[in-house]
Amino acid sequence: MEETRRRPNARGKGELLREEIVTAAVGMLDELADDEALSLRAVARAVSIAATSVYLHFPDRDALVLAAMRRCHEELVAAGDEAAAAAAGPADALRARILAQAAWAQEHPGLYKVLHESAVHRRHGMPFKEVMVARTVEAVQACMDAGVAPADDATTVAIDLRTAVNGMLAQRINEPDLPWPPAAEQLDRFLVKLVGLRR
Amino acid sequence: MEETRRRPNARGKGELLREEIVTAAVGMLDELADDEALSLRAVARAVSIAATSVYLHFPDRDALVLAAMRRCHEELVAAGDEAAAAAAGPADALRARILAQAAWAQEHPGLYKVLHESAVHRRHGMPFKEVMVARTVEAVQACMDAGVAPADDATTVAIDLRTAVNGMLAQRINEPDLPWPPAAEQLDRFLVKLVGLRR
DNA sequence: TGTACATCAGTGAACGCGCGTTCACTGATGTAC
DNA sequence: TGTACATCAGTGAACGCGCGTTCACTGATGTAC
Repeated sequence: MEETRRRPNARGKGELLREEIVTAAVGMLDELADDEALSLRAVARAVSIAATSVYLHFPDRDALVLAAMRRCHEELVAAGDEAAAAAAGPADALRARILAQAAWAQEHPGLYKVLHESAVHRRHGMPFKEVMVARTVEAVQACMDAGVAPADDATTVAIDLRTAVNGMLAQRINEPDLPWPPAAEQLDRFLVKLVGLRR
Repeated sequence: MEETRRRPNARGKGELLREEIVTAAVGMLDELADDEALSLRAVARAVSIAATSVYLHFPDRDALVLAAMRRCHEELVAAGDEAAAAAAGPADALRARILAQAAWAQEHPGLYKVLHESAVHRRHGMPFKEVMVARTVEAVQACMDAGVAPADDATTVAIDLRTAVNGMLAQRINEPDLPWPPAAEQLDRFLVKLVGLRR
């Protein structure tokens, strides 16, 4: 047990603590899989600071949770972007993007739940999540433009695809005991049947 | 505010209170949309009994939540069965069953969330939910047997369908602000594209 | 160079609250003799 | 028919706990004069 008083960060470096707090909150949210279960005091204990110090950086508990979710969303988008950039052609890019998201979700099931199912989301919304939706629509549109998917309304197709993929990821997390087929195979069926990709 | 002591149920009718408690819990869970947020004391207040009286019927809080979920599951299965029974032919029966579940989910979004996403589920599992899964597999198999859907592994197809449908219902609840297409249309696309029904 | 002072980063005690659960109890009703 | 007693349905006080948030404070460091 640390009992020493924290050595304050240097002047102008107060933001370092903010990042430490967010990092701790992200880790705990992944384990808890429920934003309501995260207590500000528990986060403070994890970082070895006084509970009140959290208020130096966040106006209240919800703001802390939202900051953690914002970071998760950025990671998720970045993982998708990287995977897509490394792919050869738009069909592969779409598939790679979604597989990257699926891998992230399977590594961080608790965070995925908080990001998509949490009560904080209900109370405040998470407008920053629009970026991820937009990326999927663009990727589907690119497939249609390149002729590897039949021309259609890209937004509708993207929504159907995201719906199925989200269902696939969420259900694997929420019902781990059902006999799930391999994620990549299920995704490929969705890409063929819902988007019309040929593979 | 009721301040009078509750008039005890007649001898042998203690179970009546149990049903009242479950009913209150179901109603509150629908509003809370989160099993962790339901407090045993709040349920007791809603029924106008002492908090301790809940222990006459349930060993602990989790048992109460599970009893509430069991009742919801029964309702959901019954709604599907009734709709299917009124349908003409297996394709219509499958569609009607799922539309009935979708209607139930849209009427009781909070309960749907607790049923599928809750922490209680994580802690104890809800084995009674197998019934609903089995019903979907049977309905898909019936379509294949009647030749209205191409023969395939009914379990795999049913899992894909449930995945997509669950994603559709969950996302509508969790992201109400996205521009969702009408549920019946989206479902019909899934039935055509994933199960192979012709309509 | 010295010193008063502002600023920054962080603390500790205290608040009032609702929670799950335990315990010993109450009071009406049915039953054995 | 009367009465002692068991049983059933439900109560009320108390426990210890962790929570979010507030408030006035501390102590080091940089800056103006």
